[in-house]
Amino acid sequence: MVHIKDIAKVCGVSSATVSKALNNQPDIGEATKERIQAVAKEMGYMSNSSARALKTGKTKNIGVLFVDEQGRGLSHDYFSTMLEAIKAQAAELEYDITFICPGKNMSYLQHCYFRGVDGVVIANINYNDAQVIELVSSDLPVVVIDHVYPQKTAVISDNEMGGRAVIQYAYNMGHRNIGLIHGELTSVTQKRLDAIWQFCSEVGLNIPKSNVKEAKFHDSAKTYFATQELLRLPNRPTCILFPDDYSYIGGLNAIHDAGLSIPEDISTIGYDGIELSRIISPPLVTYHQDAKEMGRIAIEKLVEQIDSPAPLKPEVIMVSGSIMDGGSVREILPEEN
Amino acid sequence: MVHIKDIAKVCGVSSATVSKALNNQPDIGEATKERIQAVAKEMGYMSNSSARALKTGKTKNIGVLFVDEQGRGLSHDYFSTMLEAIKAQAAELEYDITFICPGKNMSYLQHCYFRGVDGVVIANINYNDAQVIELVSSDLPVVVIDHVYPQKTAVISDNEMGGRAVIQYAYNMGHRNIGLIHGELTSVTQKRLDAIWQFCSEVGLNIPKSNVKEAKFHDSAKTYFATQELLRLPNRPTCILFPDDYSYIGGLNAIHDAGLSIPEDISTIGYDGIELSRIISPPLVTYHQDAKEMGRIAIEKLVEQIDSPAPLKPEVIMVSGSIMDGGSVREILPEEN
DNA sequence: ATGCTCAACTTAAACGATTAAGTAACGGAT
DNA sequence: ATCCGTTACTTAATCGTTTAAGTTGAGCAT
Repeated sequence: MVHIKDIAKVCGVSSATVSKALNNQPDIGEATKERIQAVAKEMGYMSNSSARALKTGKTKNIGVLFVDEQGRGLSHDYFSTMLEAIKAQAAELEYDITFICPGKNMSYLQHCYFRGVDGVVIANINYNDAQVIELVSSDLPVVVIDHVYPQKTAVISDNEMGGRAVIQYAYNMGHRNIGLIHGELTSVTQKRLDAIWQFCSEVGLNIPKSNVKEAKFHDSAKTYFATQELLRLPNRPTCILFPDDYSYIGGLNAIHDAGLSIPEDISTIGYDGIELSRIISPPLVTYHQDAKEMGRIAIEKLVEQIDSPAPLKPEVIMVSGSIMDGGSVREILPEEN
Repeated sequence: MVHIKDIAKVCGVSSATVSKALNNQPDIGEATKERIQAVAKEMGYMSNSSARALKTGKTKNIGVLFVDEQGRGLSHDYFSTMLEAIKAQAAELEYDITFICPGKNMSYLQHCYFRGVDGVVIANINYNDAQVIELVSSDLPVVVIDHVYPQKTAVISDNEMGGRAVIQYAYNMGHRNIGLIHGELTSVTQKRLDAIWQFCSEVGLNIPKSNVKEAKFHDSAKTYFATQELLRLPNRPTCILFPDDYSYIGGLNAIHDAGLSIPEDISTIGYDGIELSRIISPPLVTYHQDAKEMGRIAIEKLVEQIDSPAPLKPEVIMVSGSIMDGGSVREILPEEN
């Protein structure tokens, strides 16, 4: 391994000069700088992040707190896409990422201190967990995804827009008898539902209670049964809104098992816009949450905080998505209703 | 932030004593040790990994080289499952992981040196890439997944077993006219095909060339077309083997579009055993690759190498999978053939 | 010639831990 | 009483960088 000292020896200067030259400090002569940089490259020099971190107090490392409650956070497309984007944007800004995980005898915050991460991105977690609260209450720069803590910057998917978008799509396609299967009653679900009821009241659309079923995000079995119940209604909905694209597969199965076709007999709308929704047949009309953009922004904002000498004022950034079209919704003509 | 010095001051001992007490060194009195440990806990002490790494030369950090050629490595279930397992086992052994990624002006190896990772796990990558070769040729402990480099420990999914398992399943269910769609001709594909031909010659099964189509892993569109071609054959296969469960969705679409049912009209078999294969209808018969176990073993073996004073002799570890049953294959009675 | 400024370096301390080598005190053997 | 071996510490160096403060010599004005 080659160190600054080795370069200094070769170049006949002090290590301080080498360090400054490599960091492009202004008080080194242009000629010396170039010579040193050339020799460093030639010798294959790479700085030692531990030594640098020790001295500067900056690790160029970002902690990522991503806890998959069911142990499969990464296999959920929404989160894996976000993680990819986080990774990519961090790399772009020359940061590495470190997963903050439940250590044997370390809290999340202690793990952060141990590794000396410059900041943390928090997502997909139990936001009421004591350890998470401890972390959020610390002096570490933090950006939270899909949850708003007071005085902390948050990047959130616009669930109001999403809720409105899906119901509006169905409505605009002429559907007036709409079924609704939603996820467990988290704040996310609540936001989507609020927007849906809001839209209904605006246009005078009535969704009877019997048309609304609770299922669970990412759980196709639960959605299968909820769909079955909707299909058995005396006045069967012409269109069903699903909790998310993945659980929709359960709905799809229920519909096929009932001998019905999409969109001829019944229309369907998903949520998330994961890749799977593109390859199934027919492609699903769905609200695409821009997880990629959310991840990118989260890192961008976090690094802004890290780089800022004075604490920045927290922001809440809504990331809007958009409807992805597909063949799963049939237009209902006025005379059909 | 509290440091060893602070604890030393409070306990009235030197920092050396504190360090040794916390690291449970033998030359510290039992009483002192306990007192120091208590005070450290009380004060919320956490060691500084940079300082420790600088002195000891060990970072307790493992590099993970996981390059998604299409920018979606993490959304592929096989790899995201593996990554989860890598993360979990690393945490178990008190390591953190760092993604090694294509840096702006760093090779993979330089990235490793910069972060001082104690070892590297390599997976899902172009194994002929010059930078990967450079990394593998270095003195860093390395474990490679799904590829064998000379003199390096490898953890590989048993593709021969997998290939044999799927064809054997079809054969045992009475199928004699089998269609085969395989992925691009990588060494992985080659292994599976070899095992399939081997089985065929053993039992005297003939798969005509026209029954074999090349598609692409994880590409449902390519598989859609390949399936269509097989369905149009004058002597249509009674069972089709697919490259992987995900691309199978394309095959499923092609079969449905042709107005056929699974398994009544045609049987299907996948590969991978991803969660999706469980929730589609009918559940797919598939060969489950134990990605979780592979990830676990990779870290286990890597840490063995890291901990060993002398270089360990490289191993090649085959991880076997197993058939997951499903409803996608119909039994063909002898009189039907 | 003197003093001053400035550029271009060097010196040396520091970051927070670990650890080899040194030391003091004590108990037991002789 | 002396010596030896332990035990339980302390001292001080060190890991590889960074950086504040110091130094040197050149160039220039007076």
